[in-house]
Amino acid sequence: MEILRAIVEDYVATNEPVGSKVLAARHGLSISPATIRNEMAALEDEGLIIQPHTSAGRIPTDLGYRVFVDRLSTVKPLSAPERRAIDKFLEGAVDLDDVVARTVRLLSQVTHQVAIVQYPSLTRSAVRHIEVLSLAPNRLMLVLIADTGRVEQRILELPRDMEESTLNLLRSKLNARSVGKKLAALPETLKGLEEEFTASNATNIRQVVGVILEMAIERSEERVVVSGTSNLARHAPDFNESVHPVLEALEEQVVLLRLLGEAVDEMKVKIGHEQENKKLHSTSVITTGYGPTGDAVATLGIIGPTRMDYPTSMGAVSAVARYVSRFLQEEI
Amino acid sequence: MEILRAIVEDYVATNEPVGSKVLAARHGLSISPATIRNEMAALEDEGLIIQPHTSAGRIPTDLGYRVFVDRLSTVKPLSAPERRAIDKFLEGAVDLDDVVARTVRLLSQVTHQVAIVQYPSLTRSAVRHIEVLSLAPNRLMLVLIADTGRVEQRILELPRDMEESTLNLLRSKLNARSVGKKLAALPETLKGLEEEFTASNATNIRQVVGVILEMAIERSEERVVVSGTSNLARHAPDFNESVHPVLEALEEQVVLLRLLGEAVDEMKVKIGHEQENKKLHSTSVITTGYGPTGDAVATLGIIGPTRMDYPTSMGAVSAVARYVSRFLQEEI
DNA sequence: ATTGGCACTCGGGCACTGCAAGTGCCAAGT
DNA sequence: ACTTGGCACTTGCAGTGCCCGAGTGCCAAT
Repeated sequence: MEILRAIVEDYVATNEPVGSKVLAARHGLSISPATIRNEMAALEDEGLIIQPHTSAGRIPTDLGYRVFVDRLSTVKPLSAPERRAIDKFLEGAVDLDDVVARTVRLLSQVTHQVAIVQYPSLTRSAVRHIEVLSLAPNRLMLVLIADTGRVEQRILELPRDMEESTLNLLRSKLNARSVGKKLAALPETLKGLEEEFTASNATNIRQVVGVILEMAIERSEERVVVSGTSNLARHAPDFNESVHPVLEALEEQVVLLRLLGEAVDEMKVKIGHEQENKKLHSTSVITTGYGPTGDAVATLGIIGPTRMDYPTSMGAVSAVARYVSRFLQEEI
Repeated sequence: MEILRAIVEDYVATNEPVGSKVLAARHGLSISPATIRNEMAALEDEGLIIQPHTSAGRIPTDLGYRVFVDRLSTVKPLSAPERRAIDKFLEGAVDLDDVVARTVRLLSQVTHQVAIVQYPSLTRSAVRHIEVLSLAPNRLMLVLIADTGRVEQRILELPRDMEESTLNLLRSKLNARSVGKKLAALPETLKGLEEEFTASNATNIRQVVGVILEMAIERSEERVVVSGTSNLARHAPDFNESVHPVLEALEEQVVLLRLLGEAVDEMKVKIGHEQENKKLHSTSVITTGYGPTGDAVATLGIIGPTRMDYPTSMGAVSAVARYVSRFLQEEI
């Protein structure tokens, strides 16, 4: 195991297959190259390392990295200046868009990898306010404001005109019922609302409720922001063929969302072929949940070559998630 | 000139330096290779073409492309199916974010290049509604809705608590003054608003007005969306060194904004070294203005290798700009 | 279990060669 | 004055053969 760690660390640092001699020399292992060779043969039998060609050193396999991450490494905390930089970077954010934009940029700069940040999920957050504006007698604008600071808005064509008084009633009833409730609970919360209005208004109200539910659910967890793709090019030789498939994958929202997965608190690492998406077989992904309440309502993370400095990267991801969570809690 | 056109077209199609023989064979020129050689020598003297090494064919220089674009080519219109596809693609858009997102995606798919779209400028659009919400006695949320469908929102900490009645008064006065006015006119429009309130509220009101002006002006023309970066990798061999500097440049908002420049109606083409930014010396940019009123309020365009099919790309850029302008006019 | 020794393998760098593509120039033809 | 065919020349590139070094596996000894 000690040898596996040394191989991973050396290979990550040098990007060259590591042989028994240099391993004995460079690391403080007080054993001879021959012993290392024997152990290496064993590690290779277990599928943790391979040699790219017969007369070359060994490099870790995906499985090797897996073992390294699970059992041989500890997350490396950020340095004090780095932590200060994070604080500074987030400080000036003016709204949620801005926070997310700054976070993704920050994360890619700190890790020198591609950063991915999901917008805080609406369904797990709660309603702060629903605003109903009349643009014309038969045109409404609905604005849904969540306690994460996120705003959804939609314009709506009504089947028949709506009077000012009805509109006001609707606004107050909507807010009375839903403010403070989870977005996920909205279908339940708004059920039967039209019965509190006159029959002539019922279809209008149903329409409005329908749109609100759409805003709450359908477009919710949909938005993902990516930054630092130029880092891919810097690591280009690490990718089997070219960076093309990876860039392609990063452009598909669906892929990104699947990548980030369900928002959970603990940090997740997916290495190479552990990924379902074939285009990402030469990459690793580190993700973790974040959210203003301490519970994870969204996910952020990085994607880079499998040959990556896992301890440092994991430290950075976790630190950024912590800082942005705290920032969201305080500021929004 | 006929020969220069043939060289450009052939080189764009094959990505191989074009020699005198193939040129005589592939194109319908009824002249011998020897004549072409003589002419080529002349073109080279004028700096329109070069040979990468002594025993190779010729390729166009930036200047060669320039002449080709200015004098030898006509913009190639899209095919009918392509036009239908554009319509279809834009059809389902629900709000401005969505329109912009779809447009940039569309443009990158049609041209197979990197697409860049700037958000329609706020300062030229008008106020549809300003909403003021109380989150706590000393915390407000301001929402500014423009007639382009764009929404800006900001949370604001007040120096002292504000009463419900003051809030309502503020809301109605704000809207009475500003609805329908151009965002650019807001500083004028809201001037002296605090004088209509009691002295104890004046600082609060000033604060609110300040934030609204910020929302209207500072962040306005700032947002740019990029799509199709994977196309860079597809054209990778075209770029002098690697795609890295180009990707880097594309990540800097400032660079992108300078690239798009002032929104003007006519189409602009910048080829290779005509660009100020060194990182983009191996790329060409095609931009054009667009906007709901017919006047250009923002710019969109593509960026790709200098070796690009200019007539087709220019056709696509111009068509997409026309379609999205019309769509904005009708729908929003 | 560890170590030194040794024979073996194989990829990469280097020099060399031949080939094909393309040019420039010249002299002859229209 | 322009065009054309011919020819000698250049040069990158692919293919070949060769050597070297890094690294291995295995064995016998400690």
